[in-house]
Amino acid sequence: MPELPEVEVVRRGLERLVTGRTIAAVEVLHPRSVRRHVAGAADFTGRLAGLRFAPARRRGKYLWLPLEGADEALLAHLGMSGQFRVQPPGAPDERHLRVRLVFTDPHAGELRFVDQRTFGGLSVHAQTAEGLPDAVAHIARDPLDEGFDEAAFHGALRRRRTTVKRALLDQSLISGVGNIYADEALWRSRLHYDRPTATLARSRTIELLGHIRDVMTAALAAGGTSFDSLYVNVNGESGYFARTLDAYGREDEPCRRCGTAMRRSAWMNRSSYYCPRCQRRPRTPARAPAGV
DNA sequence: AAGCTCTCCTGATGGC
DNA sequence: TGCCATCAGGAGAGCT
Repeated sequence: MPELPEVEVVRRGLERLVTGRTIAAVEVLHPRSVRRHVAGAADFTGRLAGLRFAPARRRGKYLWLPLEGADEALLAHLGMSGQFRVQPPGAPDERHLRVRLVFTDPHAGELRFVDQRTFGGLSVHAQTAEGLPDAVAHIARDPLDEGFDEAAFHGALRRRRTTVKRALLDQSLISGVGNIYADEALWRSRLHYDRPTATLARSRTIELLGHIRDVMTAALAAGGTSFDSLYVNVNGESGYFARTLDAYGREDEPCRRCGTAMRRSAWMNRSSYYCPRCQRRPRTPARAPAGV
């Protein structure tokens, strides 16, 4: 379940291990992993061969490796279970190995994309004038990006007719937040997930953003977080969660603030964890009589 | 036309 | 023991 901090850990690993490496050959072992490359697997491998990686970049949960001299980039999304591994040539294939990139330097090893559930994937895209792969143009800046515009974000929340957790997961409004850190930040902010965004005072939005940044920064400091063996950082080490969660996964356990049993609600085909006392469900305003 | 629901996928887990 | 249902969830297609 990689969110911004986990993806950033992977980005740093890629930056360290594959920057300046030249791609000799690419092997696609599962077509679904390159489905976002609409021209197909053969075009994907052909575009990469012979090119050199510039330092990895990231926006939200997307990361990419610009290709030197090509105005294109190798874009990656880890989805639910995607991993990058740098392995020595000849290391046994992982069970869920999907794409292999072999470098010209035999000492550089291979870059492998491993992904059990195949929600993630790789693709090659032209870079826009802003230096983003075109497929990422609709993704908002993330809250750790110094160009993130708090006033614009608050304005968007006020205009939207939606609820706060939906907005946090909408990558076109704010990127990098997933289900886990959304629940954590909402708990810290004492906000119920169904709170209409149009009712948020500016100070509440600013406070919420502060908690999002705190949660993400702490996770990043812990080296990325994970709950199961699916997430492994670029070296193949398990990025196990080093700090405790306050909300996510704590159904029936006492709220760390008030002791009330935490609850889990089915929400958007997933779960929301919250404290029913600290995070009161907003009153649903009576609808105006119809037909007036 | 913005907002919401559905669907993709695999492995672990639990109930009967 | 074996079989089936359920759950995990990012993101985009598609519907209203």
